[in-house]
Amino acid sequence: MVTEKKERRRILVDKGIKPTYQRMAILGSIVADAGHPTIRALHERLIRAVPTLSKTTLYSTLELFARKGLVTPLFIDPSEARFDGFLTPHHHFYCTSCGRILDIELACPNSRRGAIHGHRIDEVHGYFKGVCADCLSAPSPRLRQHQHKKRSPLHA
Amino acid sequence: MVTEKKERRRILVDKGIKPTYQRMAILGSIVADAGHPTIRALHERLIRAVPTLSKTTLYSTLELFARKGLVTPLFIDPSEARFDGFLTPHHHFYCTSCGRILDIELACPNSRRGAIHGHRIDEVHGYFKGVCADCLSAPSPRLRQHQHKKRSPLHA
DNA sequence: GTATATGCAAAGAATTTGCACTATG
DNA sequence: CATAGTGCAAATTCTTTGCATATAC
Repeated sequence: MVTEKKERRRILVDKGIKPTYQRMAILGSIVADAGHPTIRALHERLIRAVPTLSKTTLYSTLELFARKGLVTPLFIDPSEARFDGFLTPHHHFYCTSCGRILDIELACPNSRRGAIHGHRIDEVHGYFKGVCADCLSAPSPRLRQHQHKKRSPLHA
Repeated sequence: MVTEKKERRRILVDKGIKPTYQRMAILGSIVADAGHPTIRALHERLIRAVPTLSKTTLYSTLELFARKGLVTPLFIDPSEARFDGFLTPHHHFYCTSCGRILDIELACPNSRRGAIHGHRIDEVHGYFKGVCADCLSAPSPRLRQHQHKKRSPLHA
């Protein structure tokens, strides 16, 4: 957990969120994780510290955090939602081989627009899809690092 | 159906795809639809012409088309996959009010990159999320055009 | 004719909902 | 104490799979 307990409490209260034990733990876990964790991954990690934590609470809490602007849900990996706690605007790279999502810092002239053709813009999402450097240099598919369980054809 | 039957057959054969009755119909429907239809929408429309068409066939056919580069699956609307048959590079706008996905033509310096930091780039996806001009100008939420059935909190 | 495609039904998995219980202020 | 949060289990929905039938060449 990167963030201090007191600071996490302050962050939540500032946003008008009641700082429960679970929410403190979830906030700590998500800001500490640069890997864009899934609900499943967060749950697996957090039940060690909060054994009763349910996925229901994770869903409702992350939805609340997203509504308050503390996290951004990513739907890049189409098989499950991922959450980004790093709020500076940035792009992403999705590796179709290992399933990881990497942050990409990139100059993008379209990141600051407030409107286009009269449509109000609230969020800008940019991501690249391909094969990451690690997987490209892996000697054989069987030895690929970070191999992920892809569940489906469409969800390449 | 915009495309001629013979041309559709040629497109499929050129890609090494066996031109079945169903695939011809699906191809015709998707290139004719600029609205990024979902599997559900395609099915509802196509069973009028092909009453026996199953969703299983739609899934497998669209996955095949995607693999052959005839369509691009979009996972912008997180509740279901959408398909884009318009293959010139472009961005998208997702309206969180009505759920429509609009095409956005935009100069983007990052659309042509082949690699970043050693990662091989196969696809570039850019989209904006917000409220479209139609919904913004609608007098009241109840009267909003194109209202969509949003199924969930996270899937705002 | 033979390999491939289709379609039905059932399985699988992520997400949402109902409701009783619990913790926060 | 009263309100709001939590967690279990059941329900929902998109997507995938197994297998028997039908179609393309």
